[in-house]
Amino acid sequence: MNNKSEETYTIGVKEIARRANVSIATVDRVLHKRTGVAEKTRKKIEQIIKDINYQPNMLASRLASKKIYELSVLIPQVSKETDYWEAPLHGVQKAESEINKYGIKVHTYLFDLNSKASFIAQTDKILSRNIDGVLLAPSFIEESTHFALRCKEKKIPYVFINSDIPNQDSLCYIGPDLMKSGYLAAHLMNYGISTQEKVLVVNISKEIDNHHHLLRKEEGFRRYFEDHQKAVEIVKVDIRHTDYSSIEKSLKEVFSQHPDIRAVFTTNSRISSVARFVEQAGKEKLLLIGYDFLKENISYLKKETIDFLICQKPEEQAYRGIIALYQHLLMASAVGKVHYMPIDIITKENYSFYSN
Amino acid sequence: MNNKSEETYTIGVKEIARRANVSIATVDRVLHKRTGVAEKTRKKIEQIIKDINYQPNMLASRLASKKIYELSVLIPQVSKETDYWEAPLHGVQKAESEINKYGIKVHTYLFDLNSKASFIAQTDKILSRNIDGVLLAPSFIEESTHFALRCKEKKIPYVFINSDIPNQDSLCYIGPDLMKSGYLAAHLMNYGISTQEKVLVVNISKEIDNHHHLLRKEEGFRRYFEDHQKAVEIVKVDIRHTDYSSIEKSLKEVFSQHPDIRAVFTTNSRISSVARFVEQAGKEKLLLIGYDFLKENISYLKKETIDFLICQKPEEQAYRGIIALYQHLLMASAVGKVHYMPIDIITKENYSFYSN
DNA sequence: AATACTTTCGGGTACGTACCCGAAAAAATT
DNA sequence: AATTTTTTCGGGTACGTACCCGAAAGTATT
Repeated sequence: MNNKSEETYTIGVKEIARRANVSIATVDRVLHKRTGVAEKTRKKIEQIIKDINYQPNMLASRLASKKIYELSVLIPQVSKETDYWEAPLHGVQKAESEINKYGIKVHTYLFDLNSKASFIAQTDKILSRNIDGVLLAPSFIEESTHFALRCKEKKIPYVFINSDIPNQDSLCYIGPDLMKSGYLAAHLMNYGISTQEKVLVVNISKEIDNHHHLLRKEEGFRRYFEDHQKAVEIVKVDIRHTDYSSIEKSLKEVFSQHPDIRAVFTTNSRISSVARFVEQAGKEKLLLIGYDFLKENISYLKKETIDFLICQKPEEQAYRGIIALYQHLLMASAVGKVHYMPIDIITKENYSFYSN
Repeated sequence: MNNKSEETYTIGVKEIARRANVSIATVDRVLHKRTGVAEKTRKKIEQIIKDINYQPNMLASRLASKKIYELSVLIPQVSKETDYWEAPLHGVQKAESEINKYGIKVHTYLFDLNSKASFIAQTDKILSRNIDGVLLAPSFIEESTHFALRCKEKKIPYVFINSDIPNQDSLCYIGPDLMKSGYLAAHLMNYGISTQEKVLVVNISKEIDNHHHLLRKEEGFRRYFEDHQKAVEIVKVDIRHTDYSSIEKSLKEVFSQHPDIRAVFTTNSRISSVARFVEQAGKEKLLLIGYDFLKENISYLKKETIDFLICQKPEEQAYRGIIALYQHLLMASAVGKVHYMPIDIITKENYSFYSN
């Protein structure tokens, strides 16, 4: 219907070659900083390129090039304790299947959330390969920062998902606003309790560093009550083991000390363990708020043991992370620094409509 | 370095042609539902296409095709009253200059925020052309809904920016969470006032329909105080004229009736008019909160007449809207339904670091 | 059965860039 | 001055798809 040639006269290597009175191949050599061009011609061509502000046609470039961009994904493995990371994995796979035909290849590396060592081992493995981009869940702050630095040195772009480490020159962060989600949790909780009542914050995570992200949620949670001068007593417990019996033990202790706790905020998906405990302990109804759309959590949501789940589209996070890298590498198109995901509130009533 | 052919054997029209024992051209005819193919061969080819789940290579397709995708942008014109829409316009232009070489063309249509008629006239103009996608600021609810319906009929994807009309089957919405931003405004205000004090909400907009979006901010604003059981008295004034003298008149009236107002929340960028009034009236310091990074607003921010501006990256909204359409049309890649922009708080201290 | 017309199809070129291969030119070595 | 070596460069093909043009096959008309 429309004819391109009528409209825009696209200016490409051919035109540059014509103006410089050389062949396309020579222009190409200059563009790719390859050797085999006399200094004089190089200068001349570079000047023309600058003059006309040449922008390569990425479509043609990708089509002709045999180069394959290799992306690495580093996220926690799915464990028996939580299958949260299944969703991001799906997002990665979905993105890959969409773009692999354009010369993108994704390698997935999994680490154990309970082991910094496994994280480090995987980063080493990634860096030993020749990689063009990284998608990363920076669960361990220090190690991730170090990894990011090494990537920066090698000029490898990296994207954070799920939790952010600000000011790390990442290409972007795609995920929740942790503070806000904690704040929201408090807000929800506030509907169910009255002043002077006791609430419990539970952080469950083996590695202390990993804890840091949970703390940001906790911070938001506390901030809410401060902001609203609500005299709520917040009891807090850190549980450093993720197996149920350890959790049970810790919770038993807390509740014996504070039998008047009325609500529990669990800063990650381990809320199901808390729910299990609450059920088994046969306690009166507590208000439970936690994270993530996991089968086990949903089952407790159905039974109304859990009241709210906060969820932030884990699948889409990873999907968009990969796409962002693709965009960046192939289209050289600017990518927004931060992509906060909507903070979704899942209840018994709406869970069946939720899509990750 | 890497060689594609080693790895993935891409399966394309050529392979289909080989299997069907026809030429590439015939396969192409089937793919594009063109005429000139015997029913029998068509069936056969369609079967093969389905069997191998053929996915066309968009890069090659776009490169070879002469088709130009025409996008229309419909946003308010920059008026003497507010230059807010300059930023989105820049975003559009930036996006266009990035992707025009891939066969995307953008036509910008501007309407008068004070005239529904102008909006309708422009939508008609847009629909009379053969358009492949629309970026739209749905300032007038009813008219926009109607326009969206007509686009849907024609299977033209459309993206909302700046304000959303949910459940309208838009490709996506990119912009602020209006309610939350009002909520935030209340939150900020809450720091500066004590209980029992009076605050003023000002909606300034000629067209009542346009008002609707302002109301969502107001709703968020009120919600905050409800949520926190703050006994704040909220006075409200709707101003249906955007010239300063009308605003002045209305405000004078309000303040004479309520001389004890301590803070003002203006639900859009017209906050500068309020600031001007406050200065001229020589009132004691009021807490002023409004919207948008405009020159005039900033000047009042510097003088501390305005305390906070809430801003949501108007340029990036439009930029990302265009890119989303491009993605959708060319890459057939899924686009997230909602892209909420960060809610940025601009103060005297940080405004110089802000980027739209 | 010859002609005209319609339908069906394939060859081939183009899109803009990447990159191979070999030729020409320049420089270095005899 | 003849040669080898090195540097510089251009022709040409490929990427996967779109689409033009003309040929072959089929159908209708005399």
